[in-house]
Amino acid sequence: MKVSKENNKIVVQNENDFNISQILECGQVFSFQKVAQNCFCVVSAQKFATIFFDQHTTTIECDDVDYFFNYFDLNTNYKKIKQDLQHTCPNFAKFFLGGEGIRILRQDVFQTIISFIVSANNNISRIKKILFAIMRKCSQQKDDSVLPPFPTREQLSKLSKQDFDELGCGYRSNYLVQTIKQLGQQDFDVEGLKTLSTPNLKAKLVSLAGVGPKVADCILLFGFGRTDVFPVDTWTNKAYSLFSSIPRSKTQIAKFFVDLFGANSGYAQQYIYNYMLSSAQKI
DNA sequence: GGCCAGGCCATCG
DNA sequence: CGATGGCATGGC
Repeated sequence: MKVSKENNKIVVQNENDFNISQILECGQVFSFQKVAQNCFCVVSAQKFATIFFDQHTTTIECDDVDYFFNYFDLNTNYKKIKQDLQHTCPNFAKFFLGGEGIRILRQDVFQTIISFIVSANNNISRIKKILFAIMRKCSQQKDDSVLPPFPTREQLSKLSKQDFDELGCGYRSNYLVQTIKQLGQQDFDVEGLKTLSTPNLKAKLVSLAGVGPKVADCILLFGFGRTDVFPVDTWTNKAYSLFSSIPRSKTQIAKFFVDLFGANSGYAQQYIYNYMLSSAQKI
């Protein structure tokens, strides 16, 4: 894979380790839109990228090249990760089917927290719908042709439980109001949290309303770039039976996978999740 | 129309 | 502790 940085764009010559459709549509991010057959728009916090692609080349147009270079995890060698995964687990190759070009996005922490609180016991198309409703509600502009930015904590702190209800959040409305308040307290400075160990950071995250062990793992992985976690949802829960016949709880399954894949757990999880979801779609 | 979704939380043993 | 039921809403 060849990557080049220019003034206002990043150009990726795809080999097998970068497929923009797979990256965006594998359920790790919800604030994006496919605006044409060969074009996506992505919103990360208050930054935007427009991505054009064909079979061989992906062009990421944006104002902040360094930000999106990191966002798309372009410093990480996915060829080596995939080799390591197959070394750990000799029959891992099947999990790459239809998702070989997936990468783990390094997303904005606040946006990731809000997004995955909304994701709980919810389906992907409705998660996207709710998040865009929240984004539009905060952005004033009624022009649907322009993507709204993701609101800041201060903007969201002005919304009430009723507002979130009207946007379709259901019983997550209370969680959102509470967590947005909690994130305003001094002891929840996101920058300071980045120095914590993964277990200590997870303990902090679980203290937020609407954040349990699974949502916390998603925030750790997609927001804080901690790859030594393995979020267990309904799909990866089912996938466990492909690895062991010993009955285990969800917590124990997460530990089983982290013991198996170590620092590559987060990557392994995303390939497995994508495989389970897409193969269920086919049947 | 019924089952399910990137689960969490309060409650109970 | 671990297990269980309730929960808003809409996609399919």
